[in-house]
Amino acid sequence: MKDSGTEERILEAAKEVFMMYGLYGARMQDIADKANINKALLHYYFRNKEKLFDAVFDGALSKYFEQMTIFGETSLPIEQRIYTYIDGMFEFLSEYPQMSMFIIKEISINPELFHQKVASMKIYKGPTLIPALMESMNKKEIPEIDPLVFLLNLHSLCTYPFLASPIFKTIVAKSKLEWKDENHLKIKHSVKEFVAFRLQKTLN
Amino acid sequence: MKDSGTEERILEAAKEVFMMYGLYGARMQDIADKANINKALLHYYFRNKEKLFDAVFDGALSKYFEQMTIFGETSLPIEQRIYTYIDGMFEFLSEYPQMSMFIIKEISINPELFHQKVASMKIYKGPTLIPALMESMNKKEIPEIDPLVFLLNLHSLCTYPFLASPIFKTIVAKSKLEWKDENHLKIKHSVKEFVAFRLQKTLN
DNA sequence: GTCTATAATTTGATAGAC
DNA sequence: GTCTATCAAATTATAGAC
Repeated sequence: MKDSGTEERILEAAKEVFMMYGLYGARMQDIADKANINKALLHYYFRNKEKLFDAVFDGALSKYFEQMTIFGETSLPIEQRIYTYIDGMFEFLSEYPQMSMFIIKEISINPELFHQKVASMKIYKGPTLIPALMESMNKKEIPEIDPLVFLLNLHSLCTYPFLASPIFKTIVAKSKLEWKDENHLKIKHSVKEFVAFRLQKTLN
Repeated sequence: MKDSGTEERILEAAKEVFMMYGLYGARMQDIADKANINKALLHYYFRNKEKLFDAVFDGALSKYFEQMTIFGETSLPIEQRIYTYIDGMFEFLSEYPQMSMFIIKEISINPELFHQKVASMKIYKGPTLIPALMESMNKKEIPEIDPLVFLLNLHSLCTYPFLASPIFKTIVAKSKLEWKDENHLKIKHSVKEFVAFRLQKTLN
């Protein structure tokens, strides 16, 4: 937690609590405690709970979408661009392991909210990956694949390990194996191998 | 919702509400409404909120673990057994799309609870897949792979599509594409292709 | 801006009639 | 077993001093 202005400290604390418990499960008292202030100040800065939540959710959403558009240079071969994308995803998810779950969860509770938010995002035009894949297919650089299925596979392989890490560690322990942190590197590598396989490229 | 005894109706309603909002976010009133009874009856049947939650969570957990142990016959080749596993996963996740998220979420809030529950499950010895993979590697039927990474990849590819479906539909709409339900079949197929690739087998 | 004290509302839980 | 009415506790929100 950054040791900055009060407003930022509140947002930081609110992020933690809302991401863990959701809009309805979160408690203003918890947020105040985490920010080392009292409840009254929360209302001074953000009028009410919903407004505070909106601030957190908006921040999460734009960070998330911002990340999803980071993609290697157009001049590079498609597989290289995707490797860059994967590296970015892993970095992002390591820093904010709860964010994708938070977004998914809140959207499933209130789909309307999301539609409005995304519709109003003029910058975001959808996954950059899709048109890039299609172009490569047209140029016969890669085999014919379903771009949506590929995109979903890719996101699955990157995102789920972070989502499931609490449950997975326990399950693994049951098999008398252990979960090492360096496994994240292995997983990332396996994702790239998957991409190379799908696009019929070789990976170093 | 089954039109059965009151207790069962309560459990059904509680499952829906708890899965959506979690322990702290769920409201007893909502559960009562969904079950078409009043709050007092909830307490008559399940003393308090936590006990009701436990009943729901226990049910979810055992159903989940039960599914995770369904695996093709030992006599079959390993890839066939995994294909069976995948079919089972997709069927299960179609029926209970929210369950894995629910379990993951509640565990990340209260890891202790989970450890106890899993530790007390004497039936469950960990993923059946791991020892089976190791045996096949010993017999040189499949190449050397990291069984944990493989298991995680597999779960990622199967589970995430269901988790992310609310967000994914919106994202896809942004690219002027559309999400068809038959895509689930394509996804399942792509998972099997992934398995075949990893195990160096051919898929019909 | 920040605090304490308190109001207002929501929510979990109980009492008691039927 | 099921309901209405009500209590007690928790939780959001506000008032007002500093």
